[in-house]
Amino acid sequence: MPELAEVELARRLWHPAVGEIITSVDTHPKTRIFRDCPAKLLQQLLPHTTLTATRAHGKRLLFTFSPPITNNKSPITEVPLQVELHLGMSGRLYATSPDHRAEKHDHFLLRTAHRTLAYNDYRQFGGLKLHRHPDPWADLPPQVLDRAFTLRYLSALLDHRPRVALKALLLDQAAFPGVGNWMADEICWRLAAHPSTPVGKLDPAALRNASRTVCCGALRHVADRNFALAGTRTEAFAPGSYVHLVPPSSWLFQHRWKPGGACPTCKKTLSRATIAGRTTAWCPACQLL
DNA sequence: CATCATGTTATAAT
DNA sequence: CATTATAACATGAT
Repeated sequence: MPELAEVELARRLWHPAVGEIITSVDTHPKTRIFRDCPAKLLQQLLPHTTLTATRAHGKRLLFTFSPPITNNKSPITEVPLQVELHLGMSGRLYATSPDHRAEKHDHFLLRTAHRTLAYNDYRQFGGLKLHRHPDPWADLPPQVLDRAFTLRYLSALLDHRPRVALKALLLDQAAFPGVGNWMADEICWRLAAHPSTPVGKLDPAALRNASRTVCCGALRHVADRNFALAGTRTEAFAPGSYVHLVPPSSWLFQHRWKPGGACPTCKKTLSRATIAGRTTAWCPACQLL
């Protein structure tokens, strides 16, 4: 599931609970998602806190829970609790009714008076982390759509490791946070560059344009449209009835996994191979080395 | 039964 | 040191 647009969608699905008090927490403690953050600890710390903020950065999610106001003395002592979430390969968040019963692979449920926030992940590659530091994300690199992702910044990245394959750099979360396997292929295709191209041979401006176009488009086609859908049909995101809008057929996305899939522009059959450790699809005619 | 999957990480090999 | 390859993780789809 989760590349930047799916992650942003997940954030938006939980975000309406901002301002609400957590009344109870359900966990399935044996699952792997609690490997870095014991379920017991969450059970102990989260009830009676208020969800006060939601953030997304690349494939990471951060939810802030503020302790109850203790009207009297001890003014500042209590630090907000920050729970970082990573959806791994198959994780997803959704929101349902307050009395929601855990479905298969629902591992973590947060209940408020108005809704249940659910974390579902059948492969359990995702996970949670607890932060106590006030700004645990202070050192994260700029995201592709941030102002700080300047041409100068990207050029420096390319100059720093000129022999790295384009696909490998795109998958590097320290360079292109939130870009995953399909977005990386999409960016290579839009750039008309073979995924194995050493990045030193690329035009930084063209790479910046292609990656920004794909990130923007992914947010529009996946996050915006699905969120609009969720506004009218919350249940569309429950495990049993998952509706999921994806990029249009003018994108490589729609063709890359189909056997005999063709390049949307030139109609040549796509090539496939493992590059930088992941199955990669590209057009042998449009994307030359 | 075998293979593959929108991800990360530890370890080994180059 | 930097980069790449491989396996592992747990489950489902084909």
